[in-house]
Amino acid sequence: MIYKEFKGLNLPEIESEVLQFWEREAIFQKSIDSRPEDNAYVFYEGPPSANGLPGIHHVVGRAIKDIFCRYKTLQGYRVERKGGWDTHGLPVELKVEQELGITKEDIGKKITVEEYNNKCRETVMQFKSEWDDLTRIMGFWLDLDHPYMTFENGYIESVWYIISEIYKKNLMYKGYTIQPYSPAAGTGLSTHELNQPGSYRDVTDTSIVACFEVKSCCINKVNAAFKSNIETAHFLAWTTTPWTLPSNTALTLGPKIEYVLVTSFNPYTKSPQNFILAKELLAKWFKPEQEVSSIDELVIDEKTMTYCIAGLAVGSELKGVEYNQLLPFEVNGANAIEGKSFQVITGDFVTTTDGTGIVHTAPSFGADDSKVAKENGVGSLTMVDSEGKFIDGLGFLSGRFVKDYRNEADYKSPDVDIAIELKTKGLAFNVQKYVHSYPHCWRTDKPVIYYPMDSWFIRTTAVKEQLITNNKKINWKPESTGTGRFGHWLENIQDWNLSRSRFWGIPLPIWVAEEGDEQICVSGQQDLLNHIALALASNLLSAEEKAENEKFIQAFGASQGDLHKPYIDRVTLVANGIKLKRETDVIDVWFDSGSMPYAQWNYPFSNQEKFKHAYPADFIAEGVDQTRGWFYTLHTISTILFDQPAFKNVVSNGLVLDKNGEKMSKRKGNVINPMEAIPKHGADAIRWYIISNSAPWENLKFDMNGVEEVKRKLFGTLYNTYSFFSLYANIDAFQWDDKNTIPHTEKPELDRWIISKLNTLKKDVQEALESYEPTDAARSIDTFVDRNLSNWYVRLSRRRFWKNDVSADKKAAYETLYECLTTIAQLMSPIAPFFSEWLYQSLTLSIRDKAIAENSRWRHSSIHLTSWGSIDESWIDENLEHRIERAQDLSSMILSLRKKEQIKVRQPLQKVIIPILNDKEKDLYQSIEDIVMAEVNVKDFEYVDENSGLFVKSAKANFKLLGKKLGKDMADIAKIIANWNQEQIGLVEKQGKIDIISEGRSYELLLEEIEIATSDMPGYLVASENGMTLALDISLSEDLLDEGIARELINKVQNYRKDQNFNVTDRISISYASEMNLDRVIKKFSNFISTEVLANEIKPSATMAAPLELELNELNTKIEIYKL
RNA sequence: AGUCUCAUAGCUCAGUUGGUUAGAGCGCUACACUGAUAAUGUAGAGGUCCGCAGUUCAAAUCUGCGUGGGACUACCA
Repeated sequence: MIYKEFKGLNLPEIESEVLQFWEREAIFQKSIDSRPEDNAYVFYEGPPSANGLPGIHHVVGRAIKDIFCRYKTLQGYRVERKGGWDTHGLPVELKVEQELGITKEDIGKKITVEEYNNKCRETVMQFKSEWDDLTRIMGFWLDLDHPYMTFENGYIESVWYIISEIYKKNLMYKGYTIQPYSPAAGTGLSTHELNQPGSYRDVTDTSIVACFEVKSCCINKVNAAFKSNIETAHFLAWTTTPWTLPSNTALTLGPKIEYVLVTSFNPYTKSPQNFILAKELLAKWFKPEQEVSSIDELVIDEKTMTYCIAGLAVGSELKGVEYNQLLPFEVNGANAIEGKSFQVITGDFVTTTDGTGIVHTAPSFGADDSKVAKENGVGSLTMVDSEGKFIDGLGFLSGRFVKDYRNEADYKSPDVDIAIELKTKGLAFNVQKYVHSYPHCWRTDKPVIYYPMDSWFIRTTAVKEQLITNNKKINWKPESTGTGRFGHWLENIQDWNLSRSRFWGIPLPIWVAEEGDEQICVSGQQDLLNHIALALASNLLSAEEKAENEKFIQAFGASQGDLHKPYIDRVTLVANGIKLKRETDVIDVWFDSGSMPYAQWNYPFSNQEKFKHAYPADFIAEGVDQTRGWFYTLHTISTILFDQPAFKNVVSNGLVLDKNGEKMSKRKGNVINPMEAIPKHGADAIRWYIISNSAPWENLKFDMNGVEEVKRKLFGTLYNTYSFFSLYANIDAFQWDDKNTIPHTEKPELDRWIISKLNTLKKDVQEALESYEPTDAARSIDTFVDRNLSNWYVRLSRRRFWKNDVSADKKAAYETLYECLTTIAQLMSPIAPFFSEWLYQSLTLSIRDKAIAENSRWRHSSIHLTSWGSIDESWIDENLEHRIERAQDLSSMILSLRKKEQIKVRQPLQKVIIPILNDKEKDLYQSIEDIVMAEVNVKDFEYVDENSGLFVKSAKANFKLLGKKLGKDMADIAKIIANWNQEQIGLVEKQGKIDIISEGRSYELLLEEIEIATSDMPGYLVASENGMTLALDISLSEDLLDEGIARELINKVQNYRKDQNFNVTDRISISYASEMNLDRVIKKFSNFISTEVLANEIKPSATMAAPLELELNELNTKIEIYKL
């Protein structure tokens, strides 16, 4: 047997065999080695973190990566795919904290940093083997044996090198700023971390409108501004973060905003008060219908609280007014503040869209607050510590967490107590629950606060223009992610906060003097050791410092060095005679992954040559959530270092949802585990489904039914086609012989047609993949396999394979089908690497040795080692494709008529009558009549022209052409044309033009502006579609009926052969019970029947042992069949 | 709250520069075909192309407003 025959399609089984084959033969490695080094297609693997299990969405991203890497390999590029692991950062640290049951404060106390980091190092690779398994079974080719690890010294020193380069460019600075800070995680966050999807969430907070009482010494100033005469006044300021009120040091007013002085009552204490707030927001807090014109009319009871306006002023007039501190405690008095305090300042950022138009200002907890306070010389109070709790000396607030950072069972928000306190003191005007969206830490899920911190920044704002310019060089898929989401982000770029006050990360390579400006930024491992040697030589170090430095060097001497904390912190350096200590922070983990183009090769310390061929990347692909993550850090670092993009093409894929469009979550139980789904359904079916269902950047509604459909429709059909081929090719011992093939031009038209379609398909697939549109590629293949190959070419060619002789026609059929199957295998191989390999092997394994000897196209041991080659345009015949399309349409119309009349296809019909308008149409129909006749079992095509008077024409305006010419009269004239009778249509055809008048305007219409088609043949059974019309002659002569019976008989015999499991080539003998009608049929068609069913004889018999009772149309008979 | 994006059959999706019967596959119903048979064909049912307004001779397609989903942006106190 030349071609293996199979019992059924079992994708998972095929896949595990192919996997073994790949591994045994090292096909992946060969696919790289066989391509020249100087023809690289560079791919970067975005490193996953192995401290969690992979999900189905990882399969999506990785399928996309794999497709283009495989495709480019086929095109002859060398595509190295180094795997990598992201090992540092908050996710790992928090997991370890959780496992050990400790908090950040315990690190260095209950557990040493050394032990802690060791634990992190273990934990981070916890699920590595699961990840490797997934990579393997989904068929993602990635070098898992030599991955880059971000925690290795070689990686770290490359990152140091990058930082030192940035440092040298004077793009790094240390700043004391208000930053997003996660008390739960104990670290500051960068803006791009804050911008991770899901960070902003709706929360319900206690909002307070607090009353800040004007100091009595300033009441005159207020009266002057408002031209009023009152004795006390309160500024109303709204806040959604009452916990910042003890840290209030100022109130900010808009300098140009109009404010009103309102006389009314405190709603809680009911005592009279005068309030100041923005005029525009008056109606938000006071009901306009309760306004009265004079103080005398003021009343307050359960339902009403009237008010009157005592004056108007603009913000700038109130600047400098001092007020009594709202919540004074022992530690937050004016003496604790450096600078001015408790007075009104003005700022342009104040708006009147919300609140009261007066901003409570706590400079420590807001970026705007801090800025405006600094400008006005106002000092700050930081009444909350780094764990997120109030410091001591704040009375009832002391020691309490501002938010529930510890998941305490009986946690009570201090916001509520502050509200109660203010209410009782008559300092609250309004207290209510308020729903707003608020940023949360991406890892702890706890609310972020803004907090003053010391941090190292990269001055990305300084390279904004380069970032934007370089972004325009990148091909984004989809484009809107690049221009929109990423582009807008770059337009509003902030400096990148690198510092993280954590432990498990790449240490900042910066040493600073305790006093003074001396600094060293270390640029690598050797550079560090050199600096240490210099320090040791300086004689400035204490004995202890000296010992630590020596210990550090010794560890590296013994190849046991570690650049992590805590060891690195024990190193003391010296510059210009001054001792330097390391900045204790570690680096934002996103910087790690953004450094991978360089650090994966330990550039520049090794692999300088290699790096030249490995940067920048031609292609990367990750989830859209990486836009401001990995995509951003890659881009930024690359732009700063080399002023060019780190990647040329990027595909960002969307989210994976469940089949109802809901997010997958463990809680809902709608999570699909790839490690279960792949062995069950097959990686290829899942990959194909993912790619063909919707464009990668659309959200994918993952439905297993869709996977099953793909399995049946594409893989099932292809499998059947292969089974068909192998069945007959084995019988005829067909083998492809490169040196002896039927020339293309000598093949039958049907063969040339499918070859043309095949090359068109290849062209389409190539174009789709070149433009990073894998979905179009997959869909093109789907259509070809189903509609063209299986349901047209194979169906119409079947008889050619059944013939007994070995003719040129049969050979052409084999060669054509072989060509189609092998080409399909290659075209689909990037998307379905397993099945395509199976198909290729099944078809070519038997001729491999010969092919190797002859160096022919089938010599490659794997489909993934073959060469894509160029497309032979000369094999694409658009005219032929068009004609066959018409034939398909015609067949479908005739079959539909048969259906309508309940006439089986087995029953031959005499003729199809086709009206034709011109010779061109006739030529077209004649060229396809044979195919159509065979397909629909009709004996003849008859053409009738208009002189026959048999058919009716219809006319329709060509809207595209006439629209511009006719304008408003278009609709009117279209109606006139549609109503033309046969004579009018004939007249137009004869004259080639016609004059028409509409609404008094006359137009000359040309023949080509009117579409004339045949539409009906009165008295006939007619179908009409796409301007084609045909009539079917359904009258049945005796000959036709007899042939129908003969075909019916053939069908029954064939079914019997099959039921009895006869071999396709077995010869038989048929006996039948003689009867007049049957005798006639058999006499007429015995040759035909014999050939069809491989009968040596068909004879009448009076005695039958076990006859088969048959009903052939109207005819009842008995037959007997023997295998010879 | 603002910006972007999407909305077409029960489901998943096509739908060219605006052009006159809005398509495919799945699912459902019925009937066929079958030396590929756990495949296939034909037909039927199924549409307010999210709504409203506008531009235009002509709108699923262009514009505006609105509704709904998604993503993004935002310390707006």
